Amino acid sequence: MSWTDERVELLKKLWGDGLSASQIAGELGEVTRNAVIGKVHRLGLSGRAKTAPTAARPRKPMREAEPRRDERPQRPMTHGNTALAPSLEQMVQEAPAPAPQSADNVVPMGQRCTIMNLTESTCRWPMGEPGTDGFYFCGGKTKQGLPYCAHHARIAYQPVQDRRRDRRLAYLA
DNA sequence: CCCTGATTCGC
DNA sequence: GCGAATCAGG
Repeated sequence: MSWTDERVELLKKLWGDGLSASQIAGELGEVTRNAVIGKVHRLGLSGRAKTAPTAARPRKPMREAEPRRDERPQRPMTHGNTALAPSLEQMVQEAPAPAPQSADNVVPMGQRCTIMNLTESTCRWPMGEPGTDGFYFCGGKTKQGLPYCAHHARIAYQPVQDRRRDRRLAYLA
């Protein structure tokens, strides 16, 4: 497959919409994100409004001097939190994971999902007792292809992690 | 480790 | 022109 006019148009559109290169590659199919990035550059439309709608990059300060507002927060914030809940994720790493669906029913109301609200990008981790009133799905933003958010994905895939996550994009579809 | 875009360079 | 490999970064 090559860069037909149609594919280039779609690329421009999606790139303009702020989708990441990998997302666009997934949309187009049969190309890698590298191909997309390479094409984007050759087309000369690299720069764009920062912050993709979905994945990482909550912000990119790009400022030279520190505002030095007040004291730094206690959390070191080691790496860029690409998911949704930075401090939460850190807590997960530092503390032993609690029971999957019992203990931590601490999902923001606005994030919770029912079977109706679930989408491709909402965490399907069940919360509470299925069939009962308090049952709902996590609803967080999923970690790329996975059905769960970063938090629940860690829990879900903890015991058996030997299996390589199939990282290939769409070019084998 | 997950991800992001940027760049290089052989094809 | 193309894109894998690599680089730099959150």
